[in-house]
Amino acid sequence: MTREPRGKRQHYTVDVVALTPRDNQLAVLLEQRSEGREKSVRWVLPWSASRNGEGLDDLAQHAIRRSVGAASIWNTQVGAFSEGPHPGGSDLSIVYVALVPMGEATVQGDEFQWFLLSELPPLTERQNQMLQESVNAVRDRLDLYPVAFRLLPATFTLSELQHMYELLLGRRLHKASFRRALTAAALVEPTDEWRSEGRGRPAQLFRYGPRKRRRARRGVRFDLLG
Amino acid sequence: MTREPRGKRQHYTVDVVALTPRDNQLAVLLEQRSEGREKSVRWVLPWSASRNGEGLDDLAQHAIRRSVGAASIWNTQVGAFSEGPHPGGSDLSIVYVALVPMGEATVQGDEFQWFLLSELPPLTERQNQMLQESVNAVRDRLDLYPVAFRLLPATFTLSELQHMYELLLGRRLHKASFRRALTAAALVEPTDEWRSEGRGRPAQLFRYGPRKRRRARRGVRFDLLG
DNA sequence: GACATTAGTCACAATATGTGACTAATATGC
DNA sequence: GCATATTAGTCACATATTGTGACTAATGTC
Repeated sequence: MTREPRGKRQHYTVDVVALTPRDNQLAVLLEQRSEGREKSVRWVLPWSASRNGEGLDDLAQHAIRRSVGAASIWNTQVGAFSEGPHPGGSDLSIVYVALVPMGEATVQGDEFQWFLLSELPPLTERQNQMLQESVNAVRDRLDLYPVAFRLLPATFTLSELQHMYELLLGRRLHKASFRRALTAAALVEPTDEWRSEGRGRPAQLFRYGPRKRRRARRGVRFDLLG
Repeated sequence: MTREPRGKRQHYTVDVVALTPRDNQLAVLLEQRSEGREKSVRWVLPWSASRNGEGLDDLAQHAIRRSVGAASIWNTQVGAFSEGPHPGGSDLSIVYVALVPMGEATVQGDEFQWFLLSELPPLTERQNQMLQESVNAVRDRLDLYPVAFRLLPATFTLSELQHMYELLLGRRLHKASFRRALTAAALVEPTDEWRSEGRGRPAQLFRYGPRKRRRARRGVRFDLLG
């Protein structure tokens, strides 16, 4: 449907890196495309070719809806990539990363499939770069944008939230510290629901609800500089 | 020189937002271009039109060398912008922000001029957006990339460094806290030079020299979430 | 009912940050 | 020379934040 006629030269494409948590790590959505005349199949990042007069955000929306299926998926631009070949032959890829909540990671047909980042099929150099930079972007923006909340369902337990942060940060967090910082920022509000997950004490469900945005004005952090 | 023939349709351009400190704020480099047949002149962000087989970073380098004059200017991609018209008629602008050290803000000819951000000439909507996002990007990445150091000469006093941070953050910092954090991170190394700037005690000159990169592993910060 | 398991909280220690006051070294004015 | 202004640099202490283990709570399993 978004496939362009072979003869027309493409200017650029909007490529989407859709991520979702799975098996305690991240998974990315890939699409199977036939190369040439059924010569071979390969997995590629879903993309939308540039069309006249359509903005980048709209093109990203198209690609997300076509591949993930859902409409209200949080996404943001990562950047533009020109190095290496693109499977669709585009000179330039504008990359958007989309965060698909846990449990909503459906598949829009046999040609789409989620792959754990640790079990990727071979990709072209540009695709690998785009994927890598998208994951980096998500991790770098972790405490600037609510990315962890976009990877969780609407309601979640605090343990689930902590596990998500641990997944994204790649390190363990201490329960008491985590919760103290969380309540200090007034970022989540409790619901009156509880979830009993097998054994152990039931956990209260929370939802993401930024109350007051009182941006902290602390000193400069030099310790993060690369 | 980088001007494209009128008949040829441009795919995309690489637009450069060159910033330098001036008068205790930031200034951006603009270029004066004649519209059509001398109909009018307008100030625009310098750009390079896409050429066959040239990567984005190379195009950014061209634009920087052509406008700022220096070659080793730190720069990074900000993103892609498609909304609103571009003075060169490009569908898509890939924006790079370049940081020009204080004192090296030369001009490459009469058509180039530095403008304080508070005294900008009228720009198109897309250009305003690109400029705004570039400044935001610089400020957001302040404690992830050494942007303050790229806006200073190779050697500088600690007071100058603090003033640069204050300029970028838009708020005052306490001297003792600032220096304590700085030495704790071992980010600068003293030279054996001192600068006597009129009255007052002479200040020791330092250079940026990241010794050990021991990334701090502190708790999660929820207080910055938007 | 003993035990394992997960949720949630607490108190204290360790560390980091905010702050004013201090000393040091220069220029200026008299 | 000498008092004073000005900027650099440091210190000590108060306050705030974070790290941590141990605690209580609520459930399921045996």
